[in-house]
Amino acid sequence: MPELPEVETVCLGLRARVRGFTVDRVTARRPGLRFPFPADLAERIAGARITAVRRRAKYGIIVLADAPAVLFHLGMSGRIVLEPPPYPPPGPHDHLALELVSASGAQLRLTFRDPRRFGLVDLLPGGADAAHPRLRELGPEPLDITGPELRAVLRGRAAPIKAALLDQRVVAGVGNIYACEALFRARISPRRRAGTVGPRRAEALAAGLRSVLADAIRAGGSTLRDHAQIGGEAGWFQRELLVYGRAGEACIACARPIRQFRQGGRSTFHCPACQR
DNA sequence: ATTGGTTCCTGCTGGC
DNA sequence: TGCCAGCAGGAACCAA
Repeated sequence: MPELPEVETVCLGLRARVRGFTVDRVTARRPGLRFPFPADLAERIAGARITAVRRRAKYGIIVLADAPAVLFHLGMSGRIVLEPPPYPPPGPHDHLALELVSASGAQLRLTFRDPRRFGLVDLLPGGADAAHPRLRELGPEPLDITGPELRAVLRGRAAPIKAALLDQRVVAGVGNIYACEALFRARISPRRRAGTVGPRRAEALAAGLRSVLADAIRAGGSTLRDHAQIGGEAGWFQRELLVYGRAGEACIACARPIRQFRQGGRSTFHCPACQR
């Protein structure tokens, strides 16, 4: 499940390998994913040179010179596969491919693969985040959020803090796994009303978010089912998860069992003794 | 306005 | 051992 660290890992891998390459050919094998691909996708980016790859929340952005940027979201099961020739035939879930060529003639094929098709590929005209409705509404990046910033976006909210962290308009890029982990690191109950997080807890939660996300990026993300780095390598942060997926196991702090319950249709993992 | 519930989709898992 | 129901979840959408 790609969250911020997984998308960051993918973007770092892409940046290192495709910057300077030119889009040679665009092949869509279906009309779209969650949303239709732009009708004129191929015409608008063909021939354009990749100048940068960046991330906003869980979105990746491939920046092109003199063309709209390519915006992508990996949804639940999406991954990006980058491979040199000879290109194997596309698999059943390889929905879109960009064939790239460098100035020296090197070739790479960039494939959007997404079995569950919760992902998205769109264009970002002008390259400015505000130009896209899905980016415009996003909250602050949690990777470098401060306690006061976090407290400000949580203020007045009656929803449980866990639900608030998953709301991309509150904080952008946190998903179910890292929400659980950050709350555990901060020793805050997932049931606590967001608005009751005061300065001390906000400081702890901001630190929990920053540290868990940075640690996960360092480990190449978490590979539970679907995530892979560019080139197919797994991420390893799932080994360092302290509560997510560990129902019944001993809490590392107090040795009492980690509990699981459903919150807004999502599984929440926590230690009822440590988290208040 | 905010919040909670439902839906999309396929692959994996667990219980029989 | 094999089958299949149920679960996994990001976020748009809808209803309250």
